[in-house]
Amino acid sequence: MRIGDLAHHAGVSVKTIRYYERIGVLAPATREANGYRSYEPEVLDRLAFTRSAQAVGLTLGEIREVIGFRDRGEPPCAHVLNLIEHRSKELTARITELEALRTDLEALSERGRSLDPRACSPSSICHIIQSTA
Amino acid sequence: MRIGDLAHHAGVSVKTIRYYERIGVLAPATREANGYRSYEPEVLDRLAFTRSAQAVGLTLGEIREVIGFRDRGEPPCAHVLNLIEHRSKELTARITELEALRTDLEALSERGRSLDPRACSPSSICHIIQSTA
DNA sequence: GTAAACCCTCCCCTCGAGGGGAGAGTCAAG
DNA sequence: CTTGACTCTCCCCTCGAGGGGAGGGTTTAC
Repeated sequence: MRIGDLAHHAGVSVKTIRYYERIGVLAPATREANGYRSYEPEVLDRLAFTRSAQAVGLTLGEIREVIGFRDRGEPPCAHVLNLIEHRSKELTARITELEALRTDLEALSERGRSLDPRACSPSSICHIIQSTA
Repeated sequence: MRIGDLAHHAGVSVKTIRYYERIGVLAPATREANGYRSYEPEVLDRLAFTRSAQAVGLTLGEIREVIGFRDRGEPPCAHVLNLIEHRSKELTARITELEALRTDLEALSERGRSLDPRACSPSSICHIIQSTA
């Protein structure tokens, strides 16, 4: 299979496949006599995995590591579980941050609706937003 | 006031101030005879506003616009209110996304703890992560 | 008079995941 | 024999908010 077919079947671009090879998510493809990359159908599994893993928030760097375990013959499950739990904790922290920010924004929004624009002094740029520091 | 003093008082770096000038958040500073930038203390207000506005999630591009209103003599309040409400909605959408992702991750995490790594087949890379598509 | 501390402009680098396009080779069909 | 569709490598561009450093001028304090 050539790169264009692979890309088509996997639903990604040709550029993406070359990029994945470059950063090590895909092993260097074998080449035809003319230099064209040649792929076995199994590569589709990697691309499917990569897409699923990206969908749950893993980076290509992490995906490359996971694939590395597999290539060394070790089941990557334990590592994957760590990654997932770590990402889950990060996500929780991030959500907490964003919720705090949203609370602030809603307070500002209400404040903004109650303030008179004519009372907004130039030195503060806009009195809706003020330093909490 | 020179750039170093301004940076020190505002708690930002000299690089940051030059950058703000370059992208239009600060007006081009007047220069001393030797070419050094010279600042009036009022610039500190802008920097304070900028910092507060960044803290509630406005980008420098948006901040530049807000300051533009002020510089044209119009109270920017209505515009600021729009920005805040828009950002607030985006934030809500983003939080919803992240919560959905967290739900997925938690499901995967549980799944991962219940699956036997010895049953993980090489073709799937890792059976914890599977396409939902 | 000299050394440290400022200041200037200009250009490249970061991170993540690729996209755009140049310039050149290759291959299959009509 | 030529045209169009693939493919190759290589290099720059994106976004956001600056950081690092080169190479050079200036000021200030001792």
